[in-house]
Amino acid sequence: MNIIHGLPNVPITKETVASVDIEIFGQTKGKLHRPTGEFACLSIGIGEDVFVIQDKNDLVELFSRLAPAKYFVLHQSLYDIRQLRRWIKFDRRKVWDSLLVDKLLWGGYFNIHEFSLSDLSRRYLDVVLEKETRQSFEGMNYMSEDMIQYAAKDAYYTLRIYEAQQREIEARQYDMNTYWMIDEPAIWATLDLQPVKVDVPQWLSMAKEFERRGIEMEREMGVNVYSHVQVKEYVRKLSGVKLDNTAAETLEEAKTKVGAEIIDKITLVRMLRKASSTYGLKWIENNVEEDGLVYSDFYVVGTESGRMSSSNPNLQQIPSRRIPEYRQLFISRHGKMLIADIQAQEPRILAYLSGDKKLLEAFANKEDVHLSVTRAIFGDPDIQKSDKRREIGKMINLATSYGLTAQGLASRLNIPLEKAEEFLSQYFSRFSGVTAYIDKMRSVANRFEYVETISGRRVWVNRHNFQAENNAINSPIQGSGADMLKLWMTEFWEWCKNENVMYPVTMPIHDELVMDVPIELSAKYKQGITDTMQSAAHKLFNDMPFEVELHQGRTWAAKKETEE
DNA sequence: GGCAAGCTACCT
DNA sequence: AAGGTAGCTTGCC
Repeated sequence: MNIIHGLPNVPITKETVASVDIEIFGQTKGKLHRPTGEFACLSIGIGEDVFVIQDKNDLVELFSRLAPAKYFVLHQSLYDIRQLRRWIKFDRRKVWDSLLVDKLLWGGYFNIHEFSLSDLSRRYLDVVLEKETRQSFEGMNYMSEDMIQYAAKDAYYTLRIYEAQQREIEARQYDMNTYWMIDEPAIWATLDLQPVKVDVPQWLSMAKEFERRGIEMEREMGVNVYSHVQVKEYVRKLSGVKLDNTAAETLEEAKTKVGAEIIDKITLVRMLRKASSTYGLKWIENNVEEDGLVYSDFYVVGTESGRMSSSNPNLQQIPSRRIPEYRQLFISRHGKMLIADIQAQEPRILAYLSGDKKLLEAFANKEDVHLSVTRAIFGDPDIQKSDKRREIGKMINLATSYGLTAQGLASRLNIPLEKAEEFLSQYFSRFSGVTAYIDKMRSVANRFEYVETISGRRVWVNRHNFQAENNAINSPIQGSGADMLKLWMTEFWEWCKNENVMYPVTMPIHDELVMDVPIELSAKYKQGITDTMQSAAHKLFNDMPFEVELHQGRTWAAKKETEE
């Protein structure tokens, strides 16, 4: 490694691959999505050279010199690009994000949290990157010789990791379609996600009320409902029933023996505590910036199947079903919240991947697939949408992609095992294509140790893991859904650029895009979001029909409102 | 007191 | 029963 101070003085051609790594003084921990701190240096690795730039005024000249390069290699590029955008215009260019590439190569093989630069250095290069020097950037305002060494090393090893990944791709014959079609473009759409606004005063008063009720009830009961030790003791004392654990499901099952009143009370107080601890004052303090805006960290590849994830705060887990109140406090700042979700996305993907004739037919006829499955199971074509039995069909549709068993179904539907077995045998005889798909995925995983999503993302399946069979069935479905959402998001981002309108997406949530749009542009956005979903669906699933469901209203809860 | 594991709860 | 993130309690050093 040759460390050279200042701008690169080597020729940059369209074959050049340059690694880029930024270092920042005093970056606030846990807020990596909000670029703060002072510019420390930028290291650029080219071949064996590492150029270290300590003057941010050189950045414009630097990137103009680097412009012809083939790839910019960055590890977790979202971070560096967000920082760079504080000082220079940094538009879309070809980024080789060694973090995203590695998750593509090794999704399901390594723990999803073990893809840091030091993890990759250890795995590919047998090099241990020391952490101490990096931490020293926090309290510093000048570059010591050690720190320059450290910064240069990061860029140097990032480039070596790129080379190692190239060798891996070659040796294992990876098709990089997923990366260039899905993940890399999604970087740019993710960078431009908008903050979402919450109603802070209302939130605080609501959380306070939840807290008050929770404390009052807990005091009355004389038990800490978050302590499984105390809850077990409490239940035993009042009813004599000994519980193995105190999970909601277990409590629900024990209801007849213990008594509904006792169980309901525990469940309610737990909900109140959840509402006030996870989503109370601290949530606001930790996550809300001025004007009530929330900036979450969204990760382009957050799961082994390729789904995105969100943290600080996790906007993909804001209560919806049991505590709907919080979504009402995610409010529009431009006019209207517009929520677009893909109807029955995973069942459609299952239909496509399995080629099951009956399922495909149901979708082609625009049937309600949960109802169709219900009718098939009960052998009764007259069952209507309002019929309670539809829940069973819905459950089976969902469970199919998770690798359902009769036991699982019986416990979730609270029905006898024989009944569940009967439903499943009806289902599998009627939808024989699905049966064949399940068998095929199990044998593919067993033979190759990986399965693939529709775009070609490989998801490794460990034969020795007890979940192996279910992963084999689920990963292609869940992962193809993720492919589709990211492609949709990116196509919509491009559409907005072409139409010269603001990119209004605030939250990508697995099968749903939540937008905050000006009222006068609402119709235009609706058209754009629908068209781009159709385009993304067509690119991945040919003529398989998909449909967007649109909701709009003052708040994120518009999904549950009837407002037009 | 600090840290990791266990448990529970929230989402699609 | 698939994939996540987060907070509190418990157990151990």
